[in-house]
Amino acid sequence: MDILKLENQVCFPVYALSRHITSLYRPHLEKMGLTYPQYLVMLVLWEHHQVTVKELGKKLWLDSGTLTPLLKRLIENGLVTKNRSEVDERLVDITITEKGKALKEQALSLPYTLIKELETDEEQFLMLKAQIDKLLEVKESKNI
Amino acid sequence: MDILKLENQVCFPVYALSRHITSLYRPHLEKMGLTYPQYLVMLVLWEHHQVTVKELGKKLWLDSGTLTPLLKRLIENGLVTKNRSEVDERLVDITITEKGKALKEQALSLPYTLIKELETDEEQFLMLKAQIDKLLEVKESKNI
DNA sequence: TGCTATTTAATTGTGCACAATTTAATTTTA
DNA sequence: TAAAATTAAATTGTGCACAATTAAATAGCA
Repeated sequence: MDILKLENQVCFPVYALSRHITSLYRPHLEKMGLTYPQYLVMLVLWEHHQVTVKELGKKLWLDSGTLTPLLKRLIENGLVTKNRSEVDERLVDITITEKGKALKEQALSLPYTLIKELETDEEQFLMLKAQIDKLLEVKESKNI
Repeated sequence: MDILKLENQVCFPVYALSRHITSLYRPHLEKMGLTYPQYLVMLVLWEHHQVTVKELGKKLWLDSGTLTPLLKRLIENGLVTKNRSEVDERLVDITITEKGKALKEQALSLPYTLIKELETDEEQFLMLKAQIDKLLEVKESKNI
């Protein structure tokens, strides 16, 4: 087997699937005025209400070079606000606004829509998640 | 279960794994003067020697907006050449150079290195590939 | 044959990703 | 406690991705 043949690659399908999923999300997120990475930030904020940029970066594995301009756009759209932490002025708190909270309603159906559009089922999807999570555990454990 | 919790997402791990894999490739590819998407183009050319931009786009699921500037950089690095097809002048042929072919030697060990760095084994890796390929089949079938 | 529709790349503009550096705040330690 | 080290976010610069538009070539058809 030629290990350098594109069809024998494993990393390429992961890369292709990631972009494919993003493209399936795009038309739905567009209606909400969000990009996929912005949606991930909103997922965190729907769950936690307020987080620091550092915590966001840890959860999403993104650095300030990506997050700072992304958050700037969320602020411009009125979905979040930004304040230097009073406890530690190195930290920046990101807080969800009422407008940001309201978006959650529209997002609730998204996961089901995506499973349907990928023409898969929840069981297969969860198996895939388990396999990928296992691969990511190694990285996670090295990041503590 | 809160389907909008980050930890319950399936699409996020795919996105995270894709970026993680790219970051594992990066230091190795850097020695070869390649980025990960450029490496994918080289994979195709190591296999096929000459392809059109259209064929590249179909294989890698990328459009000319991505490929044109990427190929420009491969040309500048002397790895490929570019010529309008004589048969159909809408098409552009990309041909690998001797310098480009020579790079293949350095790339041969990459897949094994990656499996090792992901701390997984070939069997688990192939299972993951099978699952992802299945999800991508749907898209593939719609693209014919 | 000539006109219309389609196809292919290139171009333009927006938004990530991420390396490397900078600035400011806090922690550690001599 | 003052200097050095570390940490967090912002900044700068490069390279994807991709939507939308443009320009040129070819195909299809009346």
